[in-house]
Amino acid sequence: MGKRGYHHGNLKQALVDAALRLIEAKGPTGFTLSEAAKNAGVTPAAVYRHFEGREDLIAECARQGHEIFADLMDHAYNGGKPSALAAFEATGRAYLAFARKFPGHYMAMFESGTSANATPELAAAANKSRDVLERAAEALSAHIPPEKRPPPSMFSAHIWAMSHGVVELFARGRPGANAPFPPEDLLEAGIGIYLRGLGLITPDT
Amino acid sequence: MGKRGYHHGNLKQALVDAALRLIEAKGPTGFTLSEAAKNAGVTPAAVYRHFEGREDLIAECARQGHEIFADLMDHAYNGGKPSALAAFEATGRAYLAFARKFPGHYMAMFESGTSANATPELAAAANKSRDVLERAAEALSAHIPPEKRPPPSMFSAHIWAMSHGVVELFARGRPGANAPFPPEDLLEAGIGIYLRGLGLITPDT
DNA sequence: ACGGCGATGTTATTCCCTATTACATTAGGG
DNA sequence: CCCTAATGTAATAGGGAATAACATCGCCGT
Repeated sequence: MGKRGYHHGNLKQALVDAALRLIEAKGPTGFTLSEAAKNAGVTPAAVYRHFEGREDLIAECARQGHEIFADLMDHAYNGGKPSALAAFEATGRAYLAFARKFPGHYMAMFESGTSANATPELAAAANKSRDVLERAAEALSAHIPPEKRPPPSMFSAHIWAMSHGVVELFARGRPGANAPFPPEDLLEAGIGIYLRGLGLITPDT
Repeated sequence: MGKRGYHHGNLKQALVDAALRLIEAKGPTGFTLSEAAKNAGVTPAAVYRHFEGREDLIAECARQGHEIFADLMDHAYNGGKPSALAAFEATGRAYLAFARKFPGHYMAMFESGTSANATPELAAAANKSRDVLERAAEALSAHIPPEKRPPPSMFSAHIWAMSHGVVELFARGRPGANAPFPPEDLLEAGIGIYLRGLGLITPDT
């Protein structure tokens, strides 16, 4: 299934896949275009037939990540079934599951240092995944007592921020030492407390 | 006040300062050791008399950032005066203020791709700043109704995660487009909702 | 004073990465 | 069947990281 001759046949995606493996293994900074090309079995110059350069290759990785991301979150949301709250919490868990299952994509999306506006395609994909979360927040928003209801976009921003913060700080080896709690538990508890603050969870416990 | 001759006099800190300016201007990936050396008025090789290499220079920038960070947060906490809650909220605001006022340091600390364990000194400084936040959480923890009181380290982790998430996603140009809200407002509202979920803020509004 | 030693900075070099240009090969449509 | 556009290669320029050998200077003891 390697290259059958002079032409590779599907080099563009092969380069993306190689880049994702390298990013996952050595971080977005350690990743080099040359090594990705070598892993795909071509010379570095061949990359420029499919991408404008290193940044553009990373941007494509990020774009594909956003597509997967949006799909996963949308599937987890499941149209708001069985309840707006349950669907929302499933969406939150899907966030972390994505970061765990697609670390290369996640790093390309959020840790590569490339702007989300690097390419129009990337910007569109990023908007898509943001909208999924925002729609989920909007649906849940109807259940919030009006006097403590923030705008849905702020609501979803809070959830996204906490999710991203948990991933960055505690789902890798970033701060002082290691995570004091499993990131999944940390995030679930945090979102639970936040939702209680919105009056969405009754103080039953 | 430049170098007075063959010897610079204070090259190590001059290199750190140059690196911080460059990181702020072009991001941690765009930063190069050579350019920092040039900005400091020396040749690239001189850097290796003071740092083991590029990574080590960034680590020192991050370390100094953590020192400033811990001091700022500790000052904002102000020993828990006038109240545990007010002091805690001031600490949260100090987080964002630090990110705004010392972007180069913040990027070196959290966006450079270097591990917090790159050097022992960096790890120690990172622990220091983490402990400040954790102590503030611990003091506030006493005011939380016991049945909904999480461990203080989880409590502080939530606040840190949301703060960091807001900085990364909304205090720069990262996701879809631009921030829908001023990051300060976004974070303050988010922390407010979270603290309400903990029963620390009465539902007066 | 002064001689030497350790610290600090430079020059020269090697290796690798990005990016560009000119050239080679191949697939597929008229 | 060939001709052209797409795709890959070779060669090269430019720059950064890192190292080694060399140069200069501050400082110490005497």
